[in-house]
Amino acid sequence: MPTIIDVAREAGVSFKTVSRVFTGEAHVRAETRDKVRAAAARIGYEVNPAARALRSKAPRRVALLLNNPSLSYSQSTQIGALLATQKLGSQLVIVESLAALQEFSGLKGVVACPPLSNDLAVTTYLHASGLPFVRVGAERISDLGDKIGIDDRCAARDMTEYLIELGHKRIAFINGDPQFDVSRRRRAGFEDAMSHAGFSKYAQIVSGSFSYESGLKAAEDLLSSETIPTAIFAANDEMASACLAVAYKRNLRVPDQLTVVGFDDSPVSRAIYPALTTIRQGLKELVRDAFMLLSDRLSGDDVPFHDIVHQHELIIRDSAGPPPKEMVRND
Amino acid sequence: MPTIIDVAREAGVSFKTVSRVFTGEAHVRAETRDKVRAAAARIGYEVNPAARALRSKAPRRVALLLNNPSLSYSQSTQIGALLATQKLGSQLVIVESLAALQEFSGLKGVVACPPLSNDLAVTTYLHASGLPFVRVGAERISDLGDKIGIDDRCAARDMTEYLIELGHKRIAFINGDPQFDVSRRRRAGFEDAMSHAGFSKYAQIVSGSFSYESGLKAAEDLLSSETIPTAIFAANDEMASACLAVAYKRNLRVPDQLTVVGFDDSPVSRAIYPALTTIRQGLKELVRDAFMLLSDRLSGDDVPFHDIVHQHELIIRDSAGPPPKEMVRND
DNA sequence: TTGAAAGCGGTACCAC
DNA sequence: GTGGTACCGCTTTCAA
Repeated sequence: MPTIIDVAREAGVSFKTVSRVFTGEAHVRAETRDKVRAAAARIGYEVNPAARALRSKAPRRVALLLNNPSLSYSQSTQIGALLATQKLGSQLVIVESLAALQEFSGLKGVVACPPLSNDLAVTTYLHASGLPFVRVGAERISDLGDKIGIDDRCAARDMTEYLIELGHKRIAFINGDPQFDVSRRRRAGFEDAMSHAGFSKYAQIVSGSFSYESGLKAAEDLLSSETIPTAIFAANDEMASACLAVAYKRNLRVPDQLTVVGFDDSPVSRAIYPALTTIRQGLKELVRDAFMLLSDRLSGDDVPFHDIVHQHELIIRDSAGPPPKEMVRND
Repeated sequence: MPTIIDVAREAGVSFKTVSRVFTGEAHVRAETRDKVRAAAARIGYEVNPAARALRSKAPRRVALLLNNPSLSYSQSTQIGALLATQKLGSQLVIVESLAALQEFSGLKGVVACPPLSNDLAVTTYLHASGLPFVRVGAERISDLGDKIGIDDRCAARDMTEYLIELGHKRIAFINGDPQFDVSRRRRAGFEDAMSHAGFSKYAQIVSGSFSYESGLKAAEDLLSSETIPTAIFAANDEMASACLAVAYKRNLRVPDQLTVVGFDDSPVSRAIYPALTTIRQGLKELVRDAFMLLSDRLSGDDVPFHDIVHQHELIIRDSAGPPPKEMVRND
C-alpha cells in the first residue's frame, strides 16, 4: 500500500505537497496538483484514514441529512452511510432537518437524501455555506452540488412495460407525494409506457404520500370504482403493501385477480404475502457511493459536478401475474 | 483526552506496560495489570482507535454471525454492529453461517445473533477455537461466552398482562419457531400471565416460524375456529402484521373487534395500519453493547462471563383495545 | 516481566 | 507556492 512518500517520489515533489493536495488546501499550483493526482492514480494511492484521523485536530465530520417517512428506506440509507464513513475514517452525524444541520459546527460535508435533497431551501443553504454536498435521488432543481441516483423514470417505465407484457391494459399508478421530485419522475415513466402502448385512456393515476395509510386510501378509491384496474403499480413498497391489505378485504386474490407491484425492494416487500414484485435501487450502495463522492470533493477536486446514475433492477416475485381472463375481453 | 502516557504516570509504570495491558498481551503480572486498569478508569482513559489502527499490523477484525429470517431484524442488527465497530476502530465482517465463519482467518472475536447464537455447534466451535465471543439473545444452552439480551419471558408476560388489563380473556399466542430458544421464553411468559390470571383454559397457542407466511396460516387457523380469541399476541411483528391481513379479509376491524399485538418494534410495526402495539427490545443498542463487551474481552479481561440483561419496553400504539362488549359476557 | 527507542502515515506550524 | 521539522497515540522490536 503506497504512502504519500511514494506519491511524492513518483510526482517529483515533497511529500508535504502531496498532503496539501489531498487535504484540498488552497495554495497549490493547479499544475502541481494535477501532477500529484496523476502520480497517485498511477500507483494506486489511497489516503489512510487512521493516520489522518490521528493527526488532524478537527475530525472529518460529515452529515447525513435524512428525514424520510419510510423507515426501511431510512435504515438502508443509514447502513450505506455507516459503511462508507467507516471506510473513509470520517465521523458521521445524522440530522433530520436543515435547522439541525445548521446547529452543527465543524461539518466538512453533507449527503442529502429525499425528500430533503430536493428542497430548494436546503440546496440554497448548502450552496451558500460553501459546504460540499451530494444529493441522492435528486432532480435538477438546480445544478448545484453532485448528484447520484437511479433513473426513476426509466425504472417506472420498465415496470409498466413488464405489466403490459403480462397482458395488463387497465393499469393504475399510485403516486407518491407529488411534492417529491421522485414522484414526478416515476409518474412520467408510467405515462411513457402507457402512451407508448396506446393505453393512455386505460391509465388511472391517484396520489398518495409514500405512507401505508395513504396507500390504503388510494387503493380503496381504485378498487371501489366502476371499472377497477387489473394491475396497480405503487410508487413505493409501503403503499403496495397497503394495496394488498385492501385487496384481501375485498376478497381479491393477488395475483390471480389483481396484480400489485411496488418500488424500492424494501424489507417489507419480502415480509408480506404475496412477496412483492418491485424495483430494486440498491439504496445502500447508492448512499455509500454518495459518501465516496463527497470524500473526493472534500479532497479539493475542482472538477464539474457529477451526476451519477446507478442501474436499477426489476425484481420479479409473486404479486404480479396475467390479468384474469374475463377482464381482458371486457373493456 | 488522556493517553497511555497519562495512565502510565497515574499507575507508576511505563507507558509500554499500559499498552500491554490494553492489547491483552500475556506477559503482565496480574497485580500490575489491575493497577493499570484502575488508573485508567480513574482518569477516564479510552484507547484511541485511530492510533491503534495506524500502528498495528493485523487489523482488529471481528465478525457478526447473523442469519435471521427477519430482514428488519437483520438491518437493525447491522446498524448496531456498524456503529460499535466504527467507534472501536475495528473491522467488521458479516457472515451467515458457521462454515463461512471458519473460512475467515485472522478473526479476533465474534458476536452471534439468534438463531445461530443458540446453535450448539456454533457455541462449541467458538469455545474450542478459543475465540472470544458474545451471544445475543441467547439461552443458557451452556455457560460458555458472554451473553446479552432482554428478559424475553418477562417481556411476554408484560404484554399479556397488558392485554388482560384491557379486559381480554380469550387470548391467543402465535409462537415463533419452537426450535428457537427465544420462542420458548416468550411462550413461557405468555403462559405465566395467563395462569396467574386464572385464564389458562382460555389460552390458545399455535406455532409459526417468525415469517409472515407462517403468521398468515396461524391467524387463519385461529380466526376460523369455533370460539375466536379477542386478542392475538404474535411473537414478532411480521406475524402480527400477517394477523392484520387476515383480520381484514374476514372483516374484523382492528382493534374494535380484534386486538393484535407484536414483538420487536420493527419498522413494519409502524408501516402498517393500524400501527402495532409491540415490545421494543432496542436491538441496535443491544448489538452495539455486544461489540463493546467483546472489545473488553479482547483487551484481555479475564473476568467471569457476563450475562447482561437490557430493559424492554411496552410500546402502545393503535392495534390493541378492549374486547368487544358482546364477547366479554359470552364465554 | 518490564522498559527504551523507533516508527506507523499522515498533518500542523513554521521557515524559505 | 513549497519544503522541513515536530509530533499525533499507539504498537513493534529489541534490549535489560
